[in-house]
Amino acid sequence: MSPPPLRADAARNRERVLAVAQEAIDAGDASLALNEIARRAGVGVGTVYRHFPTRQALLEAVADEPLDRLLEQARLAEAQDDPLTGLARLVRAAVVVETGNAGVAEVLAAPYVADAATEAKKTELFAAAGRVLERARAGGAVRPDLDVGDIQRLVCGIGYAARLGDGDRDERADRYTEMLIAGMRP
Amino acid sequence: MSPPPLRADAARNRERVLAVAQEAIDAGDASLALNEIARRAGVGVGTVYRHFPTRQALLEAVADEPLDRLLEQARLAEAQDDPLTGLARLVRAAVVVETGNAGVAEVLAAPYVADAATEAKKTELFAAAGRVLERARAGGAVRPDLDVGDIQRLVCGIGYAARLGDGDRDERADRYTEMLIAGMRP
Amino acid sequence: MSPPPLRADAARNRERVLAVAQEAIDAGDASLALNEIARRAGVGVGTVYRHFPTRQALLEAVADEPLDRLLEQARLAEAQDDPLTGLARLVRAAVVVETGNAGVAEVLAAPYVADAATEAKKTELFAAAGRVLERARAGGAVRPDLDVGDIQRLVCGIGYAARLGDGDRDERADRYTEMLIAGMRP
Amino acid sequence: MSPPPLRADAARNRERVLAVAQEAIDAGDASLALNEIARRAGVGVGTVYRHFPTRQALLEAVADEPLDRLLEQARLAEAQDDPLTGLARLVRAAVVVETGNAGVAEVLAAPYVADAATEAKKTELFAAAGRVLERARAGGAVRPDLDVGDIQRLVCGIGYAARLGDGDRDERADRYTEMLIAGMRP
DNA sequence: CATGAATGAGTGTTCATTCAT
DNA sequence: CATGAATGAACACTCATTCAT
Repeated sequence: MSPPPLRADAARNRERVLAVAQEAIDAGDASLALNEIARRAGVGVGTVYRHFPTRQALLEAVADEPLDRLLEQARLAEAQDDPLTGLARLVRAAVVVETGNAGVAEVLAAPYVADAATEAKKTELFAAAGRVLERARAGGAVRPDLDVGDIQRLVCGIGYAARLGDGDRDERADRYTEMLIAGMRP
Repeated sequence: MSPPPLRADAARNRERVLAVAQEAIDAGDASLALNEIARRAGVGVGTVYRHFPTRQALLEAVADEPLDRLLEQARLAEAQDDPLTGLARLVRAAVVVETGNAGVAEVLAAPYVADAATEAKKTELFAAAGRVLERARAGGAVRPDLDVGDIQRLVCGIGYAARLGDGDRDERADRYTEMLIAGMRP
Repeated sequence: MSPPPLRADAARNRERVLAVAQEAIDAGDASLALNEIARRAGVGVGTVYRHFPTRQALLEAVADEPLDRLLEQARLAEAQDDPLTGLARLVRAAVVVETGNAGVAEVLAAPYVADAATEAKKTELFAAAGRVLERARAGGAVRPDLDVGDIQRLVCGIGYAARLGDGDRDERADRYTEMLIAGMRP
Repeated sequence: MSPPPLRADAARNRERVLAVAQEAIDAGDASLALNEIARRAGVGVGTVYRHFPTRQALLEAVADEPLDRLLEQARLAEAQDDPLTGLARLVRAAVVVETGNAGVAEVLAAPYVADAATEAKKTELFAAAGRVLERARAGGAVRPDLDVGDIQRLVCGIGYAARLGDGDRDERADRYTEMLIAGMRP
């Protein structure tokens, strides 16, 4: 089910490339030119292509670990007694992740994604979010016209908003999330 | 103060290019390849460059008329008796404009723009928004920690959210705006 | 019907590129790497692409003028009283052209060709060859099992044979053609 | 004088690679991308390189067995009473082999080959062909201006002709060979 | 010996921008 | 002013070959 473990040197190269890609994304360069990534990582282009055949694959690999963290939060959100608290927790976690990582933001905003494992994670995340939302809606804690697609879009939108401009993005992420949650009330 | 009026044929070319660029933006192609714009407009590339020296200039020219409409709305918002109603009106107008036009969205989200006239309009718009916001804040109608930069970012974020995915964007723009206004309450 | 005449400089560039391509082909390098052609011709890559979007287009352009000469020979062959003499004339002309120009050889050997004008010339050439062959066959001057496809293949094969190795290719082309014509007798 | 026998697994790998290469050549893919060959043969690229250091070496190895068959035919041709019949037999055998195997065709058309054993076989083949040709020429059965290089070139040319296009290549090989033999008469 | 990851030169192709006509 | 040919940097992608494991 899982791929064979990488050779030590291959794993090291893979990590280097991922790190450089993460840096590039953090620096706001979403173009991810594979030549440039290779140069900065100190590996040949071919090596980048071997590990990540497309820009999309690289992007999704960068998003993989944050997605896992987000899934963990989704599980905690589901375990929460109060549905609105759970929803708030999930939304906050998603916005925080997106604010700190434009790569995840792109993956979460995309309608579909190339890598099957990533797609599965997205599906699972949305499913969990759907369940949390449904509980909140059933208890009358949020507007009845909200669906899970709205949550996805609003989270992406708030993350986008928090990333705009200089200043303290995390502080903004918190405030905007608070406002979003408040705005969801019926 | 204003540039000399264009020759008739020059003006016609300018309009053609603008129309084609607007179409391209509406179609979601924000790349604005100037060669392609020129081809579709039936003019030479050089002509496009003469009128719009940079991609930014073209983008801002396309945003010019929607910006004017938005400024008009800002004036109406200022004239409103109830400050929160005024703010809501302005936010709604901005989100609607952005939702229908990714070009304006980019111009509004940018920290600064190339064209002086466009910059002036943005400044005026933000000033008006600032006044409306200040009135609302003074009356305790909105959270005291909101500043005009937050409004700018949130409007852009909500517009971004409404544009994500298929379906009825305008309907989403309305609902999301409603939620945003509600979330602004203290 | 004909394309607009090229600007003087454009025509000069086109000719340079063609000349360099012809040289490369003559030197036995059929790869026609467009970057390399551009470098040798002293023009930008983009210029080569503008004139010849594909390697195939360049190849066919190089073959254009020899094809015209061949068509002229085909007309003379048709005008010949004796059908076998006509056929011999045509075959000889084709082999000579192919021997001196591997580009034409490739175009003539290909099942179909990208450029419509080139395709038309090939079609016309084969039609003329077909008529000459038919007359010869009807007169019992050649084997009845020969069709125009055989002529095409054999001419290409003999051209290929004459180009193999060093030495006097034209001398070989003549002798081999003579043998081919002799071998066609019933 | 001969290399040490291969280990059983090495021999098996060698055969697999050869088989795959033969398939690729038969399928008309003369590019012989060694990575691809390795993948199809289920071995690592390194293994292919160990056995066949260059593309040429692989090609010649593939040609080895057909060359042996051809040599056998050359011996039979020399044993033939009638020199022209012998020559015809040899030519026919060579064309048949070439028509069915573009790899041998390339080896036979090349001015020299990398592997010493292959070179020796080619030399022996040409020597035998030379003796057969000489007898025929001495008897006045063929044109006096034919030398063994011509035979090599013409055989390759006829093989090339027979391979051009779809249809029954073997049938064409027969007819073209017949014509070639006829054309060789003084 | 076998493996396959790594390399990087080479090639194809696009496109923003300039400038001769 | 308008045109569009020319430019060349930038990027995508491939593949023959080497070498650490």
